[in-house]
Amino acid sequence: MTISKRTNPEIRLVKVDKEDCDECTAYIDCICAEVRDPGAAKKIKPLSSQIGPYLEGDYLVRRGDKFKSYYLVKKGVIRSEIVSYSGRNKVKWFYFPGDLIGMEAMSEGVWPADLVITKTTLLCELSAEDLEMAAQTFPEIQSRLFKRFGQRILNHEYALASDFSEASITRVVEYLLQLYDRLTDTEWVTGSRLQLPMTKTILASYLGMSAETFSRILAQLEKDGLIVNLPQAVELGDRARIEASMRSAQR
Amino acid sequence: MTISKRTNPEIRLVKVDKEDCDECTAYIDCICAEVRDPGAAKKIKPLSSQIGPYLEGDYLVRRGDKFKSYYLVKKGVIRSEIVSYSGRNKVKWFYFPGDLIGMEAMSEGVWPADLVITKTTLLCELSAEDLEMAAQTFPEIQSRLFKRFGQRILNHEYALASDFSEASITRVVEYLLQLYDRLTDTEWVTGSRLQLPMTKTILASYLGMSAETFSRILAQLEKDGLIVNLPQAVELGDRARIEASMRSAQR
DNA sequence: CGAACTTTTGAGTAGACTCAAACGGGGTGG
DNA sequence: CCACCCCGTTTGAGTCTACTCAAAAGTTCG
Repeated sequence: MTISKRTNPEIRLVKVDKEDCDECTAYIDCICAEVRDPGAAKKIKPLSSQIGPYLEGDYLVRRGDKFKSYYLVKKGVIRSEIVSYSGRNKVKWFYFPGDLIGMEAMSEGVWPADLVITKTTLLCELSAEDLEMAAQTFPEIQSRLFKRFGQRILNHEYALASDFSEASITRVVEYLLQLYDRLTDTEWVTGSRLQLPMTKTILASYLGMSAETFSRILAQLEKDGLIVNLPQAVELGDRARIEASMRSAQR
Repeated sequence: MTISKRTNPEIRLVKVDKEDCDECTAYIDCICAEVRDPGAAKKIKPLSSQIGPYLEGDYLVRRGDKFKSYYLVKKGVIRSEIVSYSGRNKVKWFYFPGDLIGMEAMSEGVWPADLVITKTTLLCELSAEDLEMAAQTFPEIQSRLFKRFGQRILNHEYALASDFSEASITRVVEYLLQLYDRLTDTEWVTGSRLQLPMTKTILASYLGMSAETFSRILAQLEKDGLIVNLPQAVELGDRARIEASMRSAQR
C-alpha cells in the first residue's frame, strides 16, 4: 500500500515512535499495523499515542463520561464495572494486552461502565474521530476494525462464562481454561501455572458468584486433583480431565 | 452523495424493488437507506434481496454453517440457540424487525449458533462479500455499519437481562419493559398490552430460569398488582411502580 | 372434539447466598 | 527490623431462592 497518494492533511495516522511501538506487546494486533511502513508513516502525524502508566485502582473512564478515544491495551489489565439494580458493583469484562476498548461506547458517545485499572497499564490512545476518518480513507484500517468488531461480538456473546445457566463449577473451570489460553506467552502463565492478574474476589464477581462460593469451588477442584489452589494463582492439571468435569456437572 | 462518480461495476447495491422495500418494517433501519435515491439506485444491481417467508420452527442457519450473508429482519421474530455443556438448549437472543443478524459470524466465517424462526419471518439477505465491498466504496454505508456494530455491542453486553447476578424477578421485570419498548409501534403492543411473540417457556430459557420459576414470578407480579398475566401476553401496570419493584428485589 | 403442547401448581431438594469469624500475607510505620 | 494492620481468602453455620420431578389445568389447532 502506498500511503502518499492518498494522504490527506486532515488525517493523522500512526505514531512511528520507535520506543513506543517496538516494545508493544500488542504489536501484531495493532490497528495501524498495515500502515507501519516506516518510510511512509513518518510523513504523517500520529493517530495514536501511548499513555500511562496507570496504577491499580485508577479509573481510566467513568460511566457517563464522554467517549473521545478508543484504547488499545499494550500492557496490563483493565476491568469494566457496572452497578447493579441492587446497588452492588459487578465486573463485566477483563481487558488484556492486545484488546481494543471503546466499541461499547461508540454508538451513544458515552461510556456505559467504569474502566478500572487492575494491573499497572500502558495504553495506546486512538482518537475516535481520527480513527473513524482513517477507516474511511484506508481500506486496510477499515477491514482491521471490522474484524475487531466481529471478534468482539463473538467473544463477548459466546463467552460461556457469561452463560449463567451453567453450574457455577462449570463457569469456573471454563474461565480458568480460557484465561490460561488467553494469557499463554505472557508473564502470567509459566508452565501449567496460571498467575491470576486479578484477585479471586474480583474474579468471583465477574463469574457471577460470591467470593465464598468461588473459594469453595477451587477447594473442591483441588480435592478432585484437577488443580492446585495457590495464593493469587492456580496450577492446572490434566486438561482432558478438567474438561470432562465441566460436562459432568449438573444443571 | 453522487453515486455515479464512484460506481464500480463490481459493486452491487440496493435493490430498488418497490414492492419489497416500501412495505418493509425495517425501512428506517435499512443499511442501504442512504443510497435509496431512486434515480441513482436504479442503475446498479441489487445488494440485497428479500427472502422468505420462513415459518415457525424453521432453521435459518445451523451452528457451524458457513457464513455467506447478513440478514436484516423485515418482519417476524428469530431466536438464536446454543447447546450448553450439560446438553440443554439455551436461547441466547431474540431478533426483531430492524435487527441485523450476522455480526457474530463475520470474524470466523461460521455461524456460532442456530437461528430458529419464532414467528413467520421475512428477511432481507445481504451478501457478506458485497456488503463489505460496498462499505469500502460508500462512506455512508460504512458509517451505518459501524453504528450498527456499536449498537449491537452495547445492547448485547449491557442488556441487564443477561446479568444473571440479578434476582430472577428483576430479570423478568426488566426484560418485559425492554420488550414492551422494543415492540411499541408493532402488532405486538397495543396500549399497555404486550403480546409475547415467543412462548413463555422459550422466554424463560432466554432469561436463564426454568419455565416453572418464570410462571411463578409472573403470578407473583400479578398478585402484587404490577401486571396482568394473560395467555401469551401481559398487561403492564404503572411503570414507576414496576421499576421500583426491580430495585427492591434482593440479591 | 381430541391430541399435542404450553402453562400452572405442588412438594421436596439442593446449590448458592448471607452473615460471621478466623486465617494468612504483604506492606507500612514506629 | 519487627509488630501491626489491612485486605483478600478460607471455613463454618444457617437460610432461601430456584431447581427438579410430577401432575393437573388450560390453550391451540387440525
